[in-house]
Amino acid sequence: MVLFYRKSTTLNLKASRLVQLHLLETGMLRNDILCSLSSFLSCCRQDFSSITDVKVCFRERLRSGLINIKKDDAVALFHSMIRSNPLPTLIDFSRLFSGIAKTKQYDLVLDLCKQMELNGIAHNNYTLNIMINCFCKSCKTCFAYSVLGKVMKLGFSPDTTTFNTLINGLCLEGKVSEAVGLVNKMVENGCQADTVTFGSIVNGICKSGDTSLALDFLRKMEESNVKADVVTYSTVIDSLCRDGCMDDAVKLLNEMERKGIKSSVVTFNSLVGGFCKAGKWDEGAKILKDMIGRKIIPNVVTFNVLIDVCVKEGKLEKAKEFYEEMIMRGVSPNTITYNSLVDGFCMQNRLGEANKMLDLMVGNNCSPDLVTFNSLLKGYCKGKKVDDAMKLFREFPEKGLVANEVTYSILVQGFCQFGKVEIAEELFREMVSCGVVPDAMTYGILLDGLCENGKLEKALEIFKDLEESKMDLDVIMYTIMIEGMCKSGEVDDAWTLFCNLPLKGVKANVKTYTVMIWGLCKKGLLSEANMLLRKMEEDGIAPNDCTYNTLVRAYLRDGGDLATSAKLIEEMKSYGFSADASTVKMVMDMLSDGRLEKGFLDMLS
DNA sequence: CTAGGGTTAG
Repeated sequence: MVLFYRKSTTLNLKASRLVQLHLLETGMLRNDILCSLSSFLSCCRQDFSSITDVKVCFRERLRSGLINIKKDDAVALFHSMIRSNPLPTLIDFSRLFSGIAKTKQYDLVLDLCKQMELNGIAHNNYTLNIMINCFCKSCKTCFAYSVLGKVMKLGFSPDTTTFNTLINGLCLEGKVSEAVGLVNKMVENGCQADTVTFGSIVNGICKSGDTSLALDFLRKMEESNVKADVVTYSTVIDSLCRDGCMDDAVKLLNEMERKGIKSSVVTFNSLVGGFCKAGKWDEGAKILKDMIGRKIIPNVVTFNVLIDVCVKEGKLEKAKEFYEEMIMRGVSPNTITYNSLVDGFCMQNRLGEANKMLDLMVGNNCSPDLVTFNSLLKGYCKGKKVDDAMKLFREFPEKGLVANEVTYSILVQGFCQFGKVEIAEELFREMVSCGVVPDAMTYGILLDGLCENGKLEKALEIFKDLEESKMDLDVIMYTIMIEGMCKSGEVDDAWTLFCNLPLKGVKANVKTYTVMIWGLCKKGLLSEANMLLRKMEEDGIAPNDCTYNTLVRAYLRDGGDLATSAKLIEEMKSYGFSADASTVKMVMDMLSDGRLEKGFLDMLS
């Protein structure tokens, strides 16, 4: 290959390309390495080549694929194109822009588009569509609309792709009804809505969480002359898997196949993930086998799903086995793979191994990102090493990382749990002044931390502001406040808030009821707490093991009402729950100082 | 040369 390059006649370049293809097909060289190599050789050639050869150089690059092109490389390529004479065609620029867009560097694409214009090269419909797509993917549909304006002003006609891109952008932003409105506009403009149009909308509906509406839409699509394809089916199948409706998901898969639409690796990834997340490991393994049987090759996402499920279940050894298997099968791990593994070690307080995994990650050319470092911060906080966490956090700028609301949440939570609530508050202020917008979860963590550290007044103040703001407060936030009030001994206020939840349009869940039951018990109002247990059942909320254990311990405490606790334990066992560690410890303590008789322990098991 | 589906963190 090097020899062919050295004497770069057209024939030799063709020969070199054949060698490259051979290397790729035989798997002797990875595509990204090959790209770098041919780019290097091309550059060497430039030293003694004419301007025509420079043109061949970038054409060659654009054709040989820009897979995973890095920023510096892309910028250099762009500049070599701008400098060449005659100028490259807009098709060449489109190829470059779309290659960069595939790596999700949308800002870079938009920046280069601007530079292209400044160099006197005018857009066409294609490059403008790419710009619209970049704005849409960055959730800036308003700017995408202004590009649409430019399309019209320049005398181009927006085509189906232009509208589909915008419709998808609106759906990504959650503006599904606006997207549907644009479908009408599209038809008015003489463009046909197609499978992609409806696919985007079905996806938008799924993302809004309304799977049954998405199913209705799919049916309507089928009735009209727009046939749904594997992408649209997979979208709905994925939603069903997320909802845990695995039977319906499999039914839809079969229906799709009956219609002659072949499932893909994406379809199966959703199903494998769905079964494993539902704890149905056997079914997960079965579907994985089914997938391989259908000659659908598991890819990096398949393994990432499997690894992540194992990590979440605490099955780190099994996760590592899948990691080994993916490498054995020639599937390259990516940043997400390592992020799951790093997170797994952090969650189990195995920080040394987490850092070793980080080294392995870097060694395998996967760049750690904000998610990686956020996991490490969480690990340090969990391991009570808040100082190490802070040190790592302060290294973010030099690593080129910009902390987000997750980063601050982890730190705020860490410092609150460590009893250093002032530092947590300081961090919260820093977050706001850095322009990071706290969301409901960030506030929840702060309020919980304040309550936990005896700062109920402060928490109430913030909570009042939040209630008056536009932020959507959910049941979790109210539960945190009810718990905070109970912890601070303000059980009456907690009860008032609890009773007012329906007025605020918030539905209490099992955690809310359990927290309120705990508060009532704390105040010694045991029969009221017991009544609340009955009330929650009436309200259609099933008590869980935590609810029962809370009440059982309350009745046991102070040598209290042993008969009622025994009755509650029997009831709890009949629902398949058992005494938790705290309850068992309490019983053991009471046995040892004689407040309980031996028989009580037998009842627990 | 452009458009729709799957994986990670609080």
